[in-house]
Amino acid sequence: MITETIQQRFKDHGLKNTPQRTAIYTALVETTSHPTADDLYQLVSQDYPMISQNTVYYTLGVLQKAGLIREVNVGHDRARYDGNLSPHHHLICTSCQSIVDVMDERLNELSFPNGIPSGFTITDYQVEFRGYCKACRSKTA
Amino acid sequence: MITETIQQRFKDHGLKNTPQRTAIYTALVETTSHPTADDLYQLVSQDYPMISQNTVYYTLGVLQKAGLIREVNVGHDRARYDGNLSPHHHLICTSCQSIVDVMDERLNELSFPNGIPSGFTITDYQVEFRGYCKACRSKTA
DNA sequence: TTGAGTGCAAAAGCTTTGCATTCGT
DNA sequence: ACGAATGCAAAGCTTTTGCACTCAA
Repeated sequence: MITETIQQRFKDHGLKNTPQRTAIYTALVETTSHPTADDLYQLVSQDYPMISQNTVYYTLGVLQKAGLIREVNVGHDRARYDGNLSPHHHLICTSCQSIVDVMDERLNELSFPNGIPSGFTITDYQVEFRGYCKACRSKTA
Repeated sequence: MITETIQQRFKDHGLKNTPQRTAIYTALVETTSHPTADDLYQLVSQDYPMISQNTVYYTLGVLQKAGLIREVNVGHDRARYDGNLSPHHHLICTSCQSIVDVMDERLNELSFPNGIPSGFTITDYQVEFRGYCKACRSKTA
């Protein structure tokens, strides 16, 4: 990702352009591992040793409100973040909690369901597949 | 739900039959509101004022491991529980976090996706619809 | 009788809040 | 210069853990 693009995106959403913010967002866009806030804190700390956890949490909140990133829920324990905004779904290993992107186009064309309460407006949806990854399956076997 | 059925289910899974456990499970099966652990604690406390939060958490863990209940994730904040085991999906209000069951049969017949990592075994999936319920929509409007 | 289940309390873990300082615009 | 963003610390909230007692089987 080109830095100028990021700076433009921040500008478009009225967000100030700080090194920490750029680092956090860049890390999130460049990975597919769906890191936690602490994962990002550890990662960005390598380049910005003075960064605080607060900044990471605050920044993630701001980016989420701006619609630049999304939160993925795999359990109630801690939040996982996703910088990939293109429509996609997730495959989650029940054992190690790893999240893999599922890009199957057919899943983006589901029709809205029957029998929903009147007045409820659906904005989007996501399919969450559950199972066991190769590594975890061989451990158990 | 008939109490005898519950006692049989507990027995089948090697779970002891206590009043607290029965109360928690019954409450969960009889509601469609997908309550939190604390919601259940408050509810069951009405009949069993001495019940501890620990018992609620412990019991929910046991029931989940036994496969009698499921956890629903709507955010990273706290866990929501579902006593309805028949295959269904969820509709979540982004504003008030309420969860509504979606029983559309067509959603139970999705084919497994393309492009998943080799060795990954899918066990099940769920579709999570997001939107705004009637009440929250009129508040914003 | 025996150990799973319960209750009380303390601890742990993730996230939020308060506040003074810094820095982008 | 103004206010958003940052950093440090403390507080908050949900969940887990430790431990002794109780009760279902």
